[in-house]
Amino acid sequence: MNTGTLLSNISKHINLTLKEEELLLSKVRLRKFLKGQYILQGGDICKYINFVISGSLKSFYRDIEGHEHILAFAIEDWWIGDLGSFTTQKPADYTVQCIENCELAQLSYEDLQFLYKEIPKMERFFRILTQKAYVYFQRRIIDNLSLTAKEKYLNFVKQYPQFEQRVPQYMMASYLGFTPEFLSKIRKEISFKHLKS
Amino acid sequence: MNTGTLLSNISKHINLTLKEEELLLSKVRLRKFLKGQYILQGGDICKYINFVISGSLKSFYRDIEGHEHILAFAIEDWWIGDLGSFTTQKPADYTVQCIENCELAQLSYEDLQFLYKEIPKMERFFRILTQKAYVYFQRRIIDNLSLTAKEKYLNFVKQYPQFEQRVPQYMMASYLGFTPEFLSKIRKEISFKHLKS
DNA sequence: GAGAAATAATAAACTAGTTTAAGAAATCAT
DNA sequence: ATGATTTCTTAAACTAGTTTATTATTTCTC
Repeated sequence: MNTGTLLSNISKHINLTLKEEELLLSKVRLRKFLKGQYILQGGDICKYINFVISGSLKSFYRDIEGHEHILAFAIEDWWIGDLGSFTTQKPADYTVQCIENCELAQLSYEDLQFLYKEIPKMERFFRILTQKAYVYFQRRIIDNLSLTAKEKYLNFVKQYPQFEQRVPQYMMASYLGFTPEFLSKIRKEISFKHLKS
Repeated sequence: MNTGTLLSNISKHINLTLKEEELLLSKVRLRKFLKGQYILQGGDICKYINFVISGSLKSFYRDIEGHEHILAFAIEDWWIGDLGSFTTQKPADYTVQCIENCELAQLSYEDLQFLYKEIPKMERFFRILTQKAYVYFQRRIIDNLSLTAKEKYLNFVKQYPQFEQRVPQYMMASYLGFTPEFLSKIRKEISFKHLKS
């Protein structure tokens, strides 16, 4: 499995020496998962933060009636997990599951604490990562508040064209906050407009 | 103005020596603002991250039609600003405005970078702060996806009972993502149920 | 403390989004 | 390849939430 993408992902924000890279990689756990497999089950403690080498995943909340509400997707070069559970080591609110077969680079909580001590720059890296995720979720709340359903959909496919190909529509509907039937209706309207112009 | 709340807020996550506290306070800018005053205007660069000593504020996104969409409220012992703009020093997406008269402790971007160097623990503090905010926004997305309007409202007043007293209803409606008229309707229904039981 | 301005309530007509149900298309397993 | 399962589409009836307009209430200002 290729750890190059992990190192280049980290080097976007901090510079590691060769020694530091080696130390980091010595702590990384490389694992393969099959489509449909659970990486984390809601209620369990999130032991690993996951970097996606290949494949795609979703994190979701399962409500009292058992319905899934998708919080995020992840593909190559993204991180995924329940950061709240990971940092507090308390039971997770969210479940993480593979949409496609996946190769992940996992860092355990203990190993990350060790790395924070040995390579303090890593703390900076995860601060920046968290900040970016924070900004993204803030934006999503605003989009939810200010856009129409059609705009939300167009906004999503424009921003994440990769997902449209790889993620089933009913999952996109869940992520966007509407029923699959309604998403289908929206897509129909859009394609009609396209034909006219 | 009392900087005690600021220090005790920080001491929730990291321990500062007296010297470090002094250094921090020497960089803090204490300022008073009147109800209605803008702390940050969307489009400007967020120069300060703000700790609320007293008063209340809102941060919101103003859409193309000029409508406000409230992202967050802040009262005593909370931090507020446009973290995305602050950390990147690029134009802000959001506007921050006082709901009541406010006393704020402000830290400028430059001073915070200086403090990160002099007191590396501060980096840890802001990482934890960001992580908490991140978890909060994640939760808000899930609540938006999984709760009914009535549940969203009850959830909000239960979680933030302080706000119900101090924030006008039309702002709460904006925060929750519905019209003031609809919030009024919901409140009426709930009070009827209350009378019956 | 009176008048003006801002906020909140009510209600009727409307629209966006859901539900239910059925059939079509795509994907999966053998 | 074929049947079975999963995903997607369509449409009609329905419900949640908005719009518009009017009145009541509270808060601000002088």
